[in-house]
Amino acid sequence: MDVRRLDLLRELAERGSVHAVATATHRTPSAVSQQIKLLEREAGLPLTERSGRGIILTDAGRALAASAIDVAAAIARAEATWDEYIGDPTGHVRVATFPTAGQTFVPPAVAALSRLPGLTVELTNRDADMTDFPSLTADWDIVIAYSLPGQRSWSGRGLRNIYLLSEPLDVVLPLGHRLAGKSELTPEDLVGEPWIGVPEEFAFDRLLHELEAVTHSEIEVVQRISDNLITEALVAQGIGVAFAPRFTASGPEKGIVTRPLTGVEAFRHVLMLMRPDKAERLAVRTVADEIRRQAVALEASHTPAEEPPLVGPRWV
Amino acid sequence: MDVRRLDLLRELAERGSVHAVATATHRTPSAVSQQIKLLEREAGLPLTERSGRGIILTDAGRALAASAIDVAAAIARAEATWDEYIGDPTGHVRVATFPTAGQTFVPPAVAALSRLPGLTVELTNRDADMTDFPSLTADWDIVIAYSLPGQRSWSGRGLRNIYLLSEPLDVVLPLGHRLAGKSELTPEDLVGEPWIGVPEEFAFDRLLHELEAVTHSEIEVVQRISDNLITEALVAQGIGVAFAPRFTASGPEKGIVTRPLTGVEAFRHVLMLMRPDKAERLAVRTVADEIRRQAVALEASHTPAEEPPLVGPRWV
DNA sequence: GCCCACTGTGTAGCATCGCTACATGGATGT
DNA sequence: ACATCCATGTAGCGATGCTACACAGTGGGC
Repeated sequence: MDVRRLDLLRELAERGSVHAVATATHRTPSAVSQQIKLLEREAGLPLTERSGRGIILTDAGRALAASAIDVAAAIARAEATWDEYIGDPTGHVRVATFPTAGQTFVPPAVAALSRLPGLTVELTNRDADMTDFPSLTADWDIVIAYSLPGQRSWSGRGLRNIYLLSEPLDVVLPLGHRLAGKSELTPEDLVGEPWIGVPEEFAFDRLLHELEAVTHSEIEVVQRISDNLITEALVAQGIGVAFAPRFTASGPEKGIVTRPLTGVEAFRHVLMLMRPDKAERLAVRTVADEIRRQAVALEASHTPAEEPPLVGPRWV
Repeated sequence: MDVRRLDLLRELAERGSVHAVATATHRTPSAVSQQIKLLEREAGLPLTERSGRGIILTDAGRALAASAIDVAAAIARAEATWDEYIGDPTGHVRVATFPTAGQTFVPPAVAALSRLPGLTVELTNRDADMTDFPSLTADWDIVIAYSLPGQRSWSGRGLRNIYLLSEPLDVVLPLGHRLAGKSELTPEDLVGEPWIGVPEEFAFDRLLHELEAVTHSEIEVVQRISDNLITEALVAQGIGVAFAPRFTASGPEKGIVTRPLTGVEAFRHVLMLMRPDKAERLAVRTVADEIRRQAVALEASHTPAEEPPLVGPRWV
């Protein structure tokens, strides 16, 4: 069975249509269809079946696509070994990030990497809701994602994921707020306050539900905003309080203060998601290592000095 | 880098000449040479250099060939997964064996496997000296090899090896010999006896050297014979004593008796050697599993009943 | 129910690839 | 000096992977 046809089958499993695979691999749908037909002949079993306007994989097709992942990873690993041998981590690496990472540890990583000749990093920013991160790995070599405690950690779908850091989510208050004098808040402190929330499909929303559960009271969400700066501006105007990631929240210069919250697990994990074969590319590993180094440094700079920086990945 | 060209480079690393690779892969030397040239262009470094009438691999060539092994193994693993999925272990498996294995556990394995439609086993017999076993793996999917204690166990050269059994090497005496009344012998018992030995490059020869070291006396080797049956015939005529593998030695009907020897490590390990990628093929695994099953059964039938048969491979 | 859009597939044709046949050159053995 | 062996380059050919295009089936909108 031809390795390139196996790759096309794997893309078909991931992307769902011949048309999408053709676009992603710079071919025409006819070429993809012919190659899948050839693979079916080599395999001796149907790998796809018609379904509405499109096709879906049969059980056999999914099984074969699953085994093709290891092949692709082994080839990438061999190429990475070769690139290491010749001392050449060149290549183009595409990184998708969300705002906090995009404002904090990613820029210094990109700056450091720009000194390596031949290695280029292409960034895009996303503020996807939780279900989108894994899908981004089809087109992005590294996807910087986050998850909240109690959520599944994207370990399914055969993706490699590498823990980066944990970032607390603080409560943002306007200057002069009655709670601004406290050094940290409890859920009971917040009963009765109006909230600037997030769209319901965002993960932060469940934190508000946890507050409701802990305090046995209902929270009033007066606005639902996805942009952090708009949220901060609304809080500064006294329209409500909000959650904000600790590492990027603004300060008194913007009319707000932030306070840590006890009593609920108000933090998120930040991690990188990658397809296993892409993870093996030397260029991708080089970028991932630098991103992790900068994330460890960022987390260290926000914690007591006696706490040693993290070393090595924590697989989740 | 094209997987098929990587395979050719790996064969070149193993077989040493373009001509040999061409023969083994059913191509002309010109085709192999052209494909290696293309691979050099893809890699961006010379992979070979002229050496006399032939070529040798550069350091870069060897490094790339080494990393190609994992690719080949991953592809074979994926194909094996697929063959398992469709319930089809068919294929042609070539097995090289030496006489003891060829007379004992291999025939029942081949008999059992002959019931599987589509799976064929081709045997050859070898009585190679010790340095030849690994080279056989280029052309034979499974090589049944042996090694004596204190020797390296073929774990180099990136080959998969699977322990089968340990076979004692007994002393063969003519009927009526003065030592035939003893149930087991010590090295001291054998001082002064003439020996039917083996060619010096055979591993058994070092057992005689161990006897000399233990007894502080010199052994007289009156004949050097590689064929066990000739050796037994000579012993029966009283020309000397000899070592013989326990599981195939003849008995009193041929004019000889065998006795175990204490005081030296008179046994050999029997194992299977395979190239890692060939080891992953489902057909090869099926044959290897059956051979191992029969070897375990053989060893069990020659040991006290209370000792349970071995389960699972012991990687050496 | 009809029309349009979307998706997948089959066919013809073409550029590229992988190979063989053959010629050539260099090294080694006699 | 000549024969043999091995590797490589070139010309040519069959096979391969692809595109352009036509066609068919399905689903959505009106």
